[in-house]
Amino acid sequence: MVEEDKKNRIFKAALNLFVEKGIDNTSTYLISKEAGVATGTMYTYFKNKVELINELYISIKAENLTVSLQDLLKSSLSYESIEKFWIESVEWGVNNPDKFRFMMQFNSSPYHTEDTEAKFRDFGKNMVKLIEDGIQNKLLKDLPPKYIWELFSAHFTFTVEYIIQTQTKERKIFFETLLDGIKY
Amino acid sequence: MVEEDKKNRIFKAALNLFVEKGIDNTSTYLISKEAGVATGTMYTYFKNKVELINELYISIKAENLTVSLQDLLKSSLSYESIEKFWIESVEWGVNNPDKFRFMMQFNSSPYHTEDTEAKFRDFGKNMVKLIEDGIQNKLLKDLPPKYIWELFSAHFTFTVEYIIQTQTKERKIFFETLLDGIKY
Amino acid sequence: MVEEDKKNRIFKAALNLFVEKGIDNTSTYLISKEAGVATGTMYTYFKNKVELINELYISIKAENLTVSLQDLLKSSLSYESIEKFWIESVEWGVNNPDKFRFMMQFNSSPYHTEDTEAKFRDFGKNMVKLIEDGIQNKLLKDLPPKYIWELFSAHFTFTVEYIIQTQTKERKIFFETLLDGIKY
Amino acid sequence: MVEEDKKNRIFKAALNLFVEKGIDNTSTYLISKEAGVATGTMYTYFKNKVELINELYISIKAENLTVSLQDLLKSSLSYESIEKFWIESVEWGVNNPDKFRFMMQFNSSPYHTEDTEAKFRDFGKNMVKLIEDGIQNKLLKDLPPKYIWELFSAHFTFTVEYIIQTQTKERKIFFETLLDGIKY
DNA sequence: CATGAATGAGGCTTCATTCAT
DNA sequence: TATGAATGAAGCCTCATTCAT
Repeated sequence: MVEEDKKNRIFKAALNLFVEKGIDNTSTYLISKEAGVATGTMYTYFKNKVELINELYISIKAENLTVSLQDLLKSSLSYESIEKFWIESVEWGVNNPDKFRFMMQFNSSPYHTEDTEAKFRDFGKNMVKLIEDGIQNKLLKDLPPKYIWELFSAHFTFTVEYIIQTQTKERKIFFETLLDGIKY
Repeated sequence: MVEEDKKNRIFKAALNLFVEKGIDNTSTYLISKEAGVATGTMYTYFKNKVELINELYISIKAENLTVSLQDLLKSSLSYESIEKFWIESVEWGVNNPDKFRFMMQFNSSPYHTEDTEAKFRDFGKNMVKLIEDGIQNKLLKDLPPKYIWELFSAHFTFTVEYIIQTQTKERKIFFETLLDGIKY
Repeated sequence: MVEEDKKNRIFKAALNLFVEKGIDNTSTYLISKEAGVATGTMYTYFKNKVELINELYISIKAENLTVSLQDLLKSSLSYESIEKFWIESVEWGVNNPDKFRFMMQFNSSPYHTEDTEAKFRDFGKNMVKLIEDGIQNKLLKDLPPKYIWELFSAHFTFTVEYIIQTQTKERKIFFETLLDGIKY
Repeated sequence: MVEEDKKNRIFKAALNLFVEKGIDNTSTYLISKEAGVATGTMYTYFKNKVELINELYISIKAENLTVSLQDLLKSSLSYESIEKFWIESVEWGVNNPDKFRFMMQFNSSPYHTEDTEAKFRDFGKNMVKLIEDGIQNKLLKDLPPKYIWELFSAHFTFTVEYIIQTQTKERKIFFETLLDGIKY
């Protein structure tokens, strides 16, 4: 009778500690203690620390994408749908600062392998396609679609961090620094 | 000359290894070996590993700023001077990918303390002041100056990474995604 | 029938793995998996791993002795009866290389306690008595009977290993290197 | 300034403990403690535990061979030279019971790889050649030379163990059980 | 009897740092 | 200054064993 709960407790403990102390400065012992399980228990749920880190990332990124993605892919692209997507994404980040920051940390860590990112390949491709359409329809500047997509991501990331730190309620004016930069 | 060399050899070895394997996966032993010095020698130049990391960061960031800063602070703010600054910064990053990437890695690491960042506080303040002027002179949108400054940094960072990866020769069109986003 | 089977499946799994990977490199988990039972199940049949090892040894050694012993103890000692015993023993080893090798491994392991060996004390005593008779009857050299018995064992052991490795069909010429060494 | 002494202390501690408790039941911590060094020190001298085990074996086996080998290979083969070699070998084993027993333990352990044994390949080949000569000169029975050589080894091994246990002073009569078994 | 998740002691190894030379 | 052998705390992980179901 697996306490599915336990895996979640490990996830939560790891997330807290990774954000607080950094991934490499968080020992498996500390994670176990924080999760209220024995050291060995972690290894019932994860093959090793690296796999825990990656599974944590994957689960968070999946959550992140699920939250704000549905609408965008269904509707046709418009400034409004882009804004909605951007704002929902930002809101998710602001409301989940630990998850957000862990993703950032993970992205610039050696744990961020092609292998893991491959799981989200399709999503990226879809975004690029959407952007290509936007360019053809003269919604967006004629730039490399991949550049636009990565600018979008970078702008999103930085804005979330800014909002978390300043606790500002503004959203729309920030979005416009992105949109004005890329719209046709 | 032969000997002052040693500190630099340690810096270079550390930089290479940090970028290649990550800071936490690089042992001081490995740095020493790569630098061609004894393990103990590192400790005549740096109090410990953390200090080496921070000094390396400081020296690189200083170089980065020095390169492109002079002109900007002297001239009055204009779209041209902003562009010049941005492009020179980007060029530095593209030409020094290891240094650039180490800075990124450092920024999202637990070694990135207030203490170290304080060394560049003045620079940031100057930039914010410049931006405030820009806002007053209706060159830039009326946004929090700190937001604009951090957007600038984020945009710069992401663009360098993009250029390194794609090896594109484009610059101006990328800059315009920034400028169009923030100009009045 | 279905269930008594389980103890045997554990025995077989353990035997295979012990020979393949060594006793200490075989975890109880692996044995369970290979036997197709749960980890806990092992402990309903054996008090612990050490006891499993010893019971396995005892069952194999008993089988080994049973096979070739009957005749020898009944007949009066002669070169022919010795040869028959030796050859039957060798044949058993050659046909049961895993069992044979596990016994060797067990003998030079810390699990090989007096306690376990005591179970076969009687057998050894009988052999020594037989040999004493052989010496008195001028069949065998006047050497310490225990020496002869242990030489017999060592010679048997080494020959089995040699035959397993070389796959030779020879038997008698090998036996003669033993008999010529000890006969009167 | 390497204390070459220290490597020897580790060797001796390991040897004692391996014989007393078995290789796999001896922790690196225990070896360090017994050797009077820090846990990490072992790793200055040996890459890991497996390498320590193998180097220990190699050094002991080399010593063993060196002791008794010189004469045999120089003189022409005769019953006397064989006897001399056998007795000197036995004497070495009896006088170095721990080294002897460690070699036995190593031989039937998973650490005994082809790789390590390859170091002594030449020696084995020389012995086989010598035996081939002995067969041609009708000193020895016409058996596979490798069989004779391995019988020699097994006989030697078992006899040393017997002498250690019984503390007997006999030698020659034991040798004769070997020689009578293989001489022409 | 059987299960297998959970336990936590203990094993091997790394590595930042020190210090005698 | 420079060296590098030595240190030992601390990290990751395994595994024999237990126990609630």
